[in-house]
Amino acid sequence: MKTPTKRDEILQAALELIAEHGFHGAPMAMIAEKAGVGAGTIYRYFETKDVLIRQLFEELKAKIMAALLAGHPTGKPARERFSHLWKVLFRYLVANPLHHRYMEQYHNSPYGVAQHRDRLLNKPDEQDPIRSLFEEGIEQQILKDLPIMVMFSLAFGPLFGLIQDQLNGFIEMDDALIEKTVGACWDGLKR
Amino acid sequence: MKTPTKRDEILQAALELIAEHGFHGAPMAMIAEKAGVGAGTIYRYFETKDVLIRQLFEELKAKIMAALLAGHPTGKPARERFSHLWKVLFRYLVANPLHHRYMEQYHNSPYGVAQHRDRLLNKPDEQDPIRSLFEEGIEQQILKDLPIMVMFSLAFGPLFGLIQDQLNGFIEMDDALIEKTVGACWDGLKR
DNA sequence: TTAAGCGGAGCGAACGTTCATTCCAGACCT
DNA sequence: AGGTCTGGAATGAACGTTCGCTCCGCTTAA
Repeated sequence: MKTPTKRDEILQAALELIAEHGFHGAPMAMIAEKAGVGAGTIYRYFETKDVLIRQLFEELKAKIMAALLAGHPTGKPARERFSHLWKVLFRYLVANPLHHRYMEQYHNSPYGVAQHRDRLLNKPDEQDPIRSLFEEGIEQQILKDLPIMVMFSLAFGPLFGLIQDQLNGFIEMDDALIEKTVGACWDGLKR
Repeated sequence: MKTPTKRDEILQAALELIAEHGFHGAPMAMIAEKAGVGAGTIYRYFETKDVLIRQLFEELKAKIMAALLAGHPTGKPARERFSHLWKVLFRYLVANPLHHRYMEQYHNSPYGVAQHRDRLLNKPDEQDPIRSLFEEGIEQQILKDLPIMVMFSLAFGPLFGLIQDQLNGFIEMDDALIEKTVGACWDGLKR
């Protein structure tokens, strides 16, 4: 890691402020101050606040996807791949609470719906290990025959809720409990 | 239903605007206009915008809890009670999309965290059919022995995700699919 | 080798807009 | 009449964005 560029400093400051205080608790002036740049400088890198928010989302999404893909046991049984994906995602979000909180904020907002709509109606993301896991599993009759979207909610709905609880300090998920929880999610999915 | 009081009109207008456009897309002036009252009138009923937002949350929470309690098959087997709770909640939120969207907004916001913290640290809500269902089920070894909070996420995490998808028009959950999905959630929970 | 010129990055005061909240003149009861 | 309630203009604070200036590294000319 070299010295971050000003663009990076701005994105990082925006991430911290928005994740912690919401879109409205993060005025451009405050982002600028935290990033150590002038207010006008932000506009050299991002046309508007909206663009800044959207680009930050794209960067975080890419990082998360990279984490999911790294070390993915392609070719191994579905159960094992599922367990890996779930645990990697869980650990990533716990290790990067700001990422989680930002994504969460983004999702419940005008931005999020358009985003989600595009994700579904456009090409199905060539490299999506989750989707292909579900499709294979259904085809091989390992998994229940439910719409992909239902499968996704069954598998990861609990995850997002638990991340939130853990970040808020309401529960401490150790490795054993994570393992049991992955198992429970799988029980919901499997035929 | 009598003619609604001004207070009710204000709450209803706030619900519609906030659910649809977020906290920031719902200026007091707009709420006043939609409610058919003067801007100043709102302040006769609610000290600040924050108070209005919080009281609206409390009202919605009470309505949802009432729906959960109505017709609840107390004394029937855990599996049946679970199915009832899940379906009632699902149908309620689909039938009242504004309620769902408002609650969702509220939860991911400074308000939400404090709320959640209180809910846990204070008294456990004497009349909570969900919590008691889980506690009994675990004791009778019908359910997996997991923390209540994990049980809750396993059971209702998928529900909230699916509601969102349904409200956004990404999926259409008919009765058969709802039934299958409740079954899948139960499979995750049961021992 | 130096000096002048150039251009783009950076800054932050200033602008116009939007918002929550206040205030008070009138309307509406009793 | 006296008291309470109502509406919406007025207020002041906060925000996103703009703009003209400064600064600095590089090129060019002598």
